[in-house]
This record gives sequence, structure tokens and C-alpha cells, in this order.
Amino acid sequence: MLIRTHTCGQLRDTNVGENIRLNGWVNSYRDHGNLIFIDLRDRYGVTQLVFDPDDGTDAALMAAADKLRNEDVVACEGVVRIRIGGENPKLASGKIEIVVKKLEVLNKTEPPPFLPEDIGNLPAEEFRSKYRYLDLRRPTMQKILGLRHKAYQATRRYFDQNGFLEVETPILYKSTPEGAREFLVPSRHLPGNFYALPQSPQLFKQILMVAGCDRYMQICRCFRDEDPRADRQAEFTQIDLEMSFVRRDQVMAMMEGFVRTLWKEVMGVEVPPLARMTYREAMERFGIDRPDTRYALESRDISSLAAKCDFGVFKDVLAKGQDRPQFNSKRGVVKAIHVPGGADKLTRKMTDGYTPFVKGFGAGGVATVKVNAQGAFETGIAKFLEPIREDLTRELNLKPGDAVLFVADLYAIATKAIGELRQVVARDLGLIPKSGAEGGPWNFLWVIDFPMFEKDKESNRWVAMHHPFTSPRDDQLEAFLAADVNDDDTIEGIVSAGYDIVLNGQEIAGGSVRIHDQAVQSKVFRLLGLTPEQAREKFSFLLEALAFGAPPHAGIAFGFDRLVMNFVGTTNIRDVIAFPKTQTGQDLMTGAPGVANEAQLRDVHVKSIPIEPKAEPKA
RNA sequence: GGGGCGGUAGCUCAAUUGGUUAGAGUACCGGACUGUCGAUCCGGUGGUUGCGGGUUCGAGUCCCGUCCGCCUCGCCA
Repeated sequence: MLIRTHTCGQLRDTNVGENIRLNGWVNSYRDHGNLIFIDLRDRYGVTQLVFDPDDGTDAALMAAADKLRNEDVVACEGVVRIRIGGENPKLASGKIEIVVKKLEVLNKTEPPPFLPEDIGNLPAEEFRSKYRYLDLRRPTMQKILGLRHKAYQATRRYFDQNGFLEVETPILYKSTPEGAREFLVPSRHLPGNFYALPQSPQLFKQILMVAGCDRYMQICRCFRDEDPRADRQAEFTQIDLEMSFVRRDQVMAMMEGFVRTLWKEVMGVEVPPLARMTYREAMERFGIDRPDTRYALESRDISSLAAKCDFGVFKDVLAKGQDRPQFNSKRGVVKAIHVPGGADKLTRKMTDGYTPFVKGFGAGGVATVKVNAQGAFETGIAKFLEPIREDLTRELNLKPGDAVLFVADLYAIATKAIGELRQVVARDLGLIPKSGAEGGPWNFLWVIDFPMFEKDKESNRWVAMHHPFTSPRDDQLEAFLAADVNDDDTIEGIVSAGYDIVLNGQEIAGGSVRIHDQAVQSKVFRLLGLTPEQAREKFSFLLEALAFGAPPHAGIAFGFDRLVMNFVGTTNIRDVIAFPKTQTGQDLMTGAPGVANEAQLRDVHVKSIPIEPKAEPKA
């Protein structure tokens, strides 16, 4: 075999005259009869080969070149020369070509089901997944693999330099039926027992802190058996981190340093210091805990103004109480979004769609007013708002031609609805900028001071907003330990020591200071409705560990796939995973999951129960 | 589990209101061609319209079911 001396992305006019060898795939062939061009491709680039009888190519070599087809794997030897036909500016190697003297076909290909080209329409994703090895040959996919690799290396380098220890934690793990549905793995030795694949190494990393690791990092696979989305896979990658003997701000500073280093090394972008926003402010202004601050359309609580008008819907909602604590779901509020220029830009078709849209989040509807050239309100509810028109105009700084959208409901519903509505309006009006990778802004943000607990709608029980090992904020510990577990207003107001990093409206990392004190941990479990027995059954090892000298510790986890998505500028998580799965969790290339045979099932003491056939529909 | 969109040649797509033998580009095969670079030109092969049933004189098109893919709500501590 003619082993390569260079890659296909390497040779330049400085190499002219050199005798070289290249290996690669045929990217395209252009056969002019007595002159044949082959573009040879590998991961590094494309180089043009030429077979030219005027330059000594004999008939046998011409015949061999004549048979070359796309994706054949070849080796060649030849001489670098300046292109006679002129430069191709599209190629890095476009000034030169290789006059081939020897050719070896290393592997003739079957006609491939599609060609790994970035030009034209890509084959359907389903098809690209089935022949993933062909899809991955595309330069775009090679570039993504390269960016992902760079991110891995920058991550390891940064945390190594900061004293973090990389530790692997088990994939075969104990089931902890809190949170996401788990993948189960049956045990052969213990009939009827199952491992679970970890949703995250949360408990192990805390145990590592108790074990004195001090600083831990891992780029780890996590598994959640929930339905995927464009930016979610059942199997995904986290950068998992934990630190001992730190307070919240030290962890945040360390992680902020990581973000800035990562963006610098992977994208060459200088990220300014990250702004901080409390959960409450995020909810008030944006109606969501991961605000996209790239556009305005902020929402305002106008409850006290609305109380002075004659609109029945507002009055009814506000009558449900306004004197509750800050996060209280039983508080009635009126929220408004000011849309500059909205009188014209918001079409009837758009606004007609907004009421059904917010109804999906439990809200009653959206009221709209438009400000005419004289500054008067128009549309159906204008006359009810007349008593507060001047105050509202001043408060929201309304100008002629603007519009205002109102949602009135209980705090939780109105906030959620207006937050979702804001995003739809932004999309409708084309206010969302292009991605950072395409030259748009990178808006990073810390969100802090989350509530510890929220009420589960179905069971009406408290659930941990982050996870049950998250500590109350330092100044809340006393109040938390003293709080009556039945005092909803107080419990709802307890603030945690959690923190998220939000990028352009997407959560890219989340973490918290952990509980290192058994009394606090026990109270959290009690609040979540776990008896001491249940808590011990599920988390005995953690509770024990906390009793045997657990240092104060805190950590965070980054969604690695999402980071790479941002570097690439894609909204499809499957683009950044080498071998992704479909929405039903199938790998179309390998055919996983597959049926297990009788013997395999017997080994692990499992019996497969077929789905019961559905009742015949009546004819 | 719910809602939406899609499935036609190896691939990307078209096919009028339900109406002739389901077309085009590309890939592939054959031929021509000495400077191309998404080469060009000429010719050719290639179809269970995802699958099953129904309506109809007639179904790629309409109806029912089903499978698969994508988007989305629920879900994702």
C-alpha cells in the first residue's frame, strides 16, 4: 500500500515539485476522456489529482482512473504542480494538483445510497441516521466532531489546571425513583433485582466530596427515559462538577471562568462577566426562569393599576388576593407586555391566535389594546381601561402606534402564560436574532435564588425545584429549620442556594450548594413527604455519609451537547451526537433496541409481556 | 399518552377536481470529450406511491387502521 506522506488538506504551492503520496476517498471525478480529474477527500480537506497522458500517464493508468467512482478508497503517488487550468479559490489546496504516477484502489465501493456532500438538499434525517458513517464523512459533520473534541479538551484542561480530579462513577447504579423515568438493567445474580442507569452522578459526586476528593469533574453519560425533543436525547452528556469547602460565589466564579475559557478556546469569543438575575426578577420581567435577554418585550405586573379600572376580568382575578408572599401561586395578578409599534405589526391573525395559545397554559385569554395616533386606546376593552389610561401610558411609556397585551390570572398561570406569549410575539415580529455561531449575540446570565420547593399540580405535594439535596441559601437556613411544614406561604418563600447558567434563553448549566447537614436533609425529606424509613431506604448511603464528616460542598453540571449545539449553531441535538437515537429511542444504524432471546431472558429472570391488543373499533 | 406535519425511482422532489403508460434532477450503466472543479453532451436501466383494509367504473390523490421519521404539549427531581 502506498502509505500517505501528507493529508488531503495539507499540500500548498510551497510543495510544488515534491513527490508525495495521498490516501482518501474519491470526492468527485471529472472525466474528459484523455484527461481525468479526481478530487480526493479525507478529514483534513480535498486535493485534486490529475491523470494526464501529456505528463507521462500511461494507458493502463488512464484505464484505472477511468473506473474510479465516488467514495472509492484510493492511494496514489505523484508530483505536486501548479494547476495548469487555473486556481480553484474554493479549495485550500486550490493552487496545486497532483500529477498521479501510481494508483492503488484500496477498496472499491458499492454505489453508496447517498453521497456525503454538503451541497444541495440533504437526504432525510432518517436516512442519514441509518447510514451514519456516510453522513459523518460530510465536511460539516467532520467539523462538528472537531468542535466537540475541542470542547472536551478545553474542559479537561481548564479543570485540570484548577485542581479538579477526574473520577468515573458507575453506569450500573441503584434506582432512585425520584425525578425522571429510568432505564432498568436486570441482575443475573439477584433475581427480580434491577440496576438503573444514572440520570446523573449526583449522589456519587457528593459522596466523593465526603471521600475527600475536594474537587471532582467528569464528562459523563446520563440517561433519562423520557420523550426526547429537538434539544434532548434519552442518552446525553454532562460535564459534572463538585467542589468542597466553598461558598456559592466561589463555585460560580470557577464556573464562570470555565465558560469564558471555553468560549475563548473553542470560538475565539471573549465573554464578558456574567450578569446575575434572581429567579423572581426573571419571572417578573420575562415570565420564565431562563430568560432570553436578546430582545425586550418584557412583562410588567400592573396589578395595582388594574385594580383601579372597571374591567371585570381584572377585578375578579385580583379579588383572589394580592397580599400573598412573592412566589405564591394563589396570588391574583395582571401582567402586561408592551409591544412598541404593535398597533400595526401585530396583525389580527396573530392576536386572534394568542388567546387559544395561552389557554393551553390554563390562562383565560389575552386582552389587547392598541394606541392610536391621538394616544387613545382602541379595541374592545378600551372603554374599561379608560380610568387608568393616563397612568398606564406613563407607567409603560406608551407611544402612539404601540400595543399592549394583557394576561390576568393566578400568579403561576399568568406568569407562565405571559412568558410563553412573549416568545411567540418575538417570533411573530422577527425579534429573535441569529445564533451566536452565526454572528449573533451571546447573552449569558446567572439565574439565582430559586425557590426551594414548588407544589406539584397533580398530587398537591411539595417537590424540590432543583433536587432534594439542594441547600437553602445561607441566610434562609434558620427560617427553614424553624418553618412549620404545613405553612405553605412560608415554605413557598424559602430560597435555595441554586444557580443556573442561561445562554440566549436556554439553560446550559444548573447546580447548587448541597446540604451537608443531616438535620437539614431530614427536614427536606420530611417536607417532600418521605418518612424517615423511606428516606433511609432510598438514600441511606448518602445520609450515612453526611453523618461521617461531610464537608460543605457545592457543584454544577453543564449540558455538554447543548454547549456544542451553540458552537455549531444548530437547534438539533442529533447533529452534535455521533450516533444519535430517534424519538422512540431507536438507533437506526445498529437497530437497537433488539429482541432478547429466551435464554438471555431466562438468565436475567425476566419475562416479556406483550402489549394487549387494542379493542376493535366499532365498524 | 395528546396534537401537528411528512413517507412517491438508491437519493432530492413533482404529479391539476379522483382520470392516459406516475415525471424531473441526481446517482448508477454505456458512449463522446485534453483543463475541469456541483465538468459538459448523447443514450439507457431504475417504481409493491411505507404497510393493511375500504369507497369508486377508476385511488399516489378520498376514508379507516397501522408502522416509521420529525416538530410539539404532557414528561424531563
